[in-house]
Amino acid sequence: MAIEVVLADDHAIVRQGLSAVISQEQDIKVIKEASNGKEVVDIAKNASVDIFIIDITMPILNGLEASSQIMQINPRNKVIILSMHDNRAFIERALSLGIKGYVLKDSAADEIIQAIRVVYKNEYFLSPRISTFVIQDYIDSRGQKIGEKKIVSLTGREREVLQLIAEGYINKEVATHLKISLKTALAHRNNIMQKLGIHRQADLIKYALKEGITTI
Amino acid sequence: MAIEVVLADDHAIVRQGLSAVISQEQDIKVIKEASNGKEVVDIAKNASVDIFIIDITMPILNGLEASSQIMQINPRNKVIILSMHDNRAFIERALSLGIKGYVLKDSAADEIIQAIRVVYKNEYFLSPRISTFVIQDYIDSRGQKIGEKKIVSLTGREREVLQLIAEGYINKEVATHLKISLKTALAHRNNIMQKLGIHRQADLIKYALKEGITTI
DNA sequence: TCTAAAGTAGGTAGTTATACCTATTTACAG
DNA sequence: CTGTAAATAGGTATAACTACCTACTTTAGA
Repeated sequence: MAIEVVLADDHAIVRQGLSAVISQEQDIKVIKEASNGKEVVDIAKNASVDIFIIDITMPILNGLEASSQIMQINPRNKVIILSMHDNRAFIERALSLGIKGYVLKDSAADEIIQAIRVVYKNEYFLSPRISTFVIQDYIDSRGQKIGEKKIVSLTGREREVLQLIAEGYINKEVATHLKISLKTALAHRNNIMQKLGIHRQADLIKYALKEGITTI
Repeated sequence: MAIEVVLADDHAIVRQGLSAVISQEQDIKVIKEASNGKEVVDIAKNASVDIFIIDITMPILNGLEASSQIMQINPRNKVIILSMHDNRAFIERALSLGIKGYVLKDSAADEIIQAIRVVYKNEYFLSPRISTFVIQDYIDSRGQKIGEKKIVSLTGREREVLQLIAEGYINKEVATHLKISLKTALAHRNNIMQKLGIHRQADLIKYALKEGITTI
């Protein structure tokens, strides 16, 4: 019986293209498609699916949050993340959620096919560029290096603040929105910047977009 | 003989997916692919191509600039723009370049097939959402409305400045980069913001990203 | 239960951005 | 040839951001 996959991507053309590529394989079948995070979570609740292929950047509920909920529904659910970017922080988050597949959009289409087959067997598949630095981090953490690996993890509140900033709110508005003082909003902002090694608003916004914390 | 098309998109998976969709049609053939604007311009210089399908958001040379150069090489070249956003300003620019096809990525895959066939016959194909407001604008411009239609068109220099801002340069650096005074850089920035009705850096950056003026 | 992390909030300085002005030179279209 | 748009550049004032401080309270984990 074929491996039954669900595709989630907000762009219909991308989704159908991917579907066309996958359909060329006899052992894989696209049984459902979703155009946002909420839809794919609903599918996870109501259908039996072998593998979820989820794009990071989606409206309403981004790919990461959707994956998180899907893993909560059943930790044995298998998810492959499709992403435009090879950002360390995001990969860590995905892996810590128990996601086993992470494929970059700029890799060849047959990588996604490979990923489906590998993840189906409950093994990891990461695009080469990703696995390279996951392995590198592993090596570094084993070694005697005391060097401060800037492994970034924002707190929940920090992510909330960052999202508002990236959506165009100024600090004053962030504070109002979260019902905290301006000084607190600034403190969060400064902590975020320090953690990320970012010094400019522009980079902050781009980071948030890259991470799928917010969408354009 | 089949319609020979070239695909330009920086994401290989998207490109191959699209290629798979197109390949299902007997009368259309993907003869070449490009992963950035420069590559597709090079193809335009050296090969005979019926239709160029170009994604807006691409590194090195964005889809719009690439299209502009392709139209300069031969004004009879046929280009279809693939875009994530239905932004008025960008569509105007595309149309004024002589581009006859504009397809949104969130539309169905067969729209691109339709677009190829229609544009091949030297007619216009715009995704419905696009054509709606192109027509609306036409109607408005015919009517007696004196209302200030905020039809936005940035000048070349303004686009340069905006790109640098969106890439994370502060005004001082923009000035250095373009070898102009800080005051001039500021003047351009203010003009851009006024034209776009934007008052915050965050929105400026998001605008640039949306328009494909720069990439994340 | 104790402690570390997270969340809260304030102070102070210096830098950068925003929003108005005005004005000159260059290039191009009517 | 002549006006208009574009590109250049300066002035001034206010708002927002960045980068340091310190310090208290709450929360969750060892």
